[in-house]
Amino acid sequence: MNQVRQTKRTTIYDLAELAGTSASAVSAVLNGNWKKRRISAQLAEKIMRIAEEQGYALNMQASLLRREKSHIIGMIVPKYDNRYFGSIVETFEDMARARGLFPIITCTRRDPQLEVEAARTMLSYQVECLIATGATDPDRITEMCAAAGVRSLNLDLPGALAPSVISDNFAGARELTRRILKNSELRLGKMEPLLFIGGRGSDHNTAERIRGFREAHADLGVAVHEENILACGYAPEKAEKALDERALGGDALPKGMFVNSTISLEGVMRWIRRSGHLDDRSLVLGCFDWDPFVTLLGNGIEMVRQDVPGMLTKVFELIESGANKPVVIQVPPLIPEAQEA
Amino acid sequence: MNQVRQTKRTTIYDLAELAGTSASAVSAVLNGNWKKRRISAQLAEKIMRIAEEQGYALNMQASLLRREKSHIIGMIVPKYDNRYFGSIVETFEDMARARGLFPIITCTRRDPQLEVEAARTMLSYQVECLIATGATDPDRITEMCAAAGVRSLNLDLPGALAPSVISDNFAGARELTRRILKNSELRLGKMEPLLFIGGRGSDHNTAERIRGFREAHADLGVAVHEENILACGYAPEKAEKALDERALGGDALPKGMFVNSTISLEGVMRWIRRSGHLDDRSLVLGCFDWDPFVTLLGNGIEMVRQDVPGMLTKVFELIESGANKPVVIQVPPLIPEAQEA
DNA sequence: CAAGCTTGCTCAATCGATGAAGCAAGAATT
DNA sequence: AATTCTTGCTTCATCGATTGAGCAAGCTTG
Repeated sequence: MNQVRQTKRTTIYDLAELAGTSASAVSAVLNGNWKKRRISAQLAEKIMRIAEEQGYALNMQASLLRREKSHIIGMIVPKYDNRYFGSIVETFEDMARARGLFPIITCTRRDPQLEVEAARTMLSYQVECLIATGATDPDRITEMCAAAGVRSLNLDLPGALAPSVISDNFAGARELTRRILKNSELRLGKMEPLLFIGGRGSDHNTAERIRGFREAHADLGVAVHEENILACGYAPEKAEKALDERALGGDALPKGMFVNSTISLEGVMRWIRRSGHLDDRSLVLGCFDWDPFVTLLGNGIEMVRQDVPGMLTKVFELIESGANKPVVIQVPPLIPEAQEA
Repeated sequence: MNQVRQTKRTTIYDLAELAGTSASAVSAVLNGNWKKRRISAQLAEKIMRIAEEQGYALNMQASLLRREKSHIIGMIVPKYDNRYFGSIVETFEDMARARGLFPIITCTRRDPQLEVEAARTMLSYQVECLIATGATDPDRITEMCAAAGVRSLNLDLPGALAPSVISDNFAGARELTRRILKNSELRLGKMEPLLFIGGRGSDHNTAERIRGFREAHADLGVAVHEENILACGYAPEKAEKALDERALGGDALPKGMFVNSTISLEGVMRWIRRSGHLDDRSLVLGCFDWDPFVTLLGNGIEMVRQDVPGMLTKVFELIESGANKPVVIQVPPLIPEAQEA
């Protein structure tokens, strides 16, 4: 029934026996501080050779149980379905490894229950630090971590109890709005108020972006229409539905739109396509987030690209500095060269 | 200097002392088999209450060290920068959790060295099973796992030593090619041989896709031009460069193209845009892989969407069946409704 | 009422790696 | 020759959770 399968994995005791030495000598050699423990180079070499031959792999659980620090760093992330989070995860893994940490990441699908469970599991794995990315309830996670004596940080969405690293949503949105308005003027000959679509009105980032959106309108002397702010959620279907409803609502939809994420942009583009505006070059769009294909959509869509390496650099600086105060660090997003129309 | 920080994490011994009972009773209660161990409901409730109050979190390292099975399942994945791998990772996490397993995932950036290191680390964490997704050297990983008595599986790219679950690349590519050729006929009035671009000639998937590409041409009586097969790698820049070189190569580029991944498609679209073909509706494209924005690119680009849930279902079936033989299971990809031009 | 059963716990060994403390043999110093 | 130092190991307790074995008290049965 079963294939050939080693009954037991090789341990330092097996290696000690094979080398005719003690387990502690083996341990010292394999974890690299054999010089400190005064093991002869000869024995060290022998042990390393035997370990190699036997395909020995450390039992991390045993090692971690004994050691004081786990060197494990955890991250929870809402989704893997867009470039922003994908790049956060990839960069995080890289930077963690470069610092000798072992990253573990889990996706919580914007589900508060899952977030809490994931955090508890990470604590069980003795993470030294937990990064809550885009968490729906970051403070809950901070509290859990604090109770276990583990430090935590917020990324993308801020919390009140732990340090947070987020994009400068206000400035980014203001600049993006300004650009969309300027494009409107250029392409349509006039500056009309834009539609804001996507995101959750309750989340900090969306609120700040709406603030930037208003400010840019005010700066350019354009009135913002209240019914044109549709914080309908992130999912594409929600954006699509919100546009349907807004379109039924009487007066014509604005030609210019500020779309609050690439995910929402999917819904917006679907709506545009469905409602026959696909070739309507008079649509002037901007998106708070970046995706390579959006550039190629060819409607001259402006994008704001959040500075993922910059944000994670700040995250690791905070970790290394040991700071615990609930500051909010805002990282300016990158705004690529203006798109041609 | 230091913030208030709990010196020590709460253990079952602390809880035992608080409850006036033994550590083994606490352990039995908290891991749920207190009925089996004949602990009274009264004591169980008391212990659970105290554990709650103290914010107790299990030390997984200690627990795993003692137990026979870790319930950890590992996956290595090349990148997080496209929908295919993003969806693999998200679905994998979900399905693993649904089976009571703890998923750990790491990204190896198509770097053989990193793959090996990641595999070794996962073995140290006592994974029960390791899934090598799109690995450059899957057999190397299988060997490492076998030496540790750990089962392994290949996903996306097959290996010779462990069971593999992959897309039916041949059938998918044949159907995609057929569709592109039909679209050519429809839009250009004639069926001209296509250009194949992207992927590595050395990888199994690319080879199979090229085979399907040829077969579809043969079926429709179109000759394939050898210099039109550009397996130039996956990165966008490589596709862009390959097109540049091919364009210099004398005769005109084909109007129809089979692009071997969304990542390569980025490069192709960039090239198209740069070379002024962006509004050229005579271009007829197809892409082996799916991205929501590609639909919206509006050139009627055909896509093949790999059946990620189907593939992972097979993966878990293999795991549960305990099969170890190096079979290759091919999962038919999904081909969405034909795109309008 | 003695023997046996049930209930509800506790004891102690164990998982594998680590590192402080200790020990034996040889080298160096007085 | 006696003392101290150095080298190169080994011994053993430990990390926290798990679990087989065991034990005491109460209950049942003949």
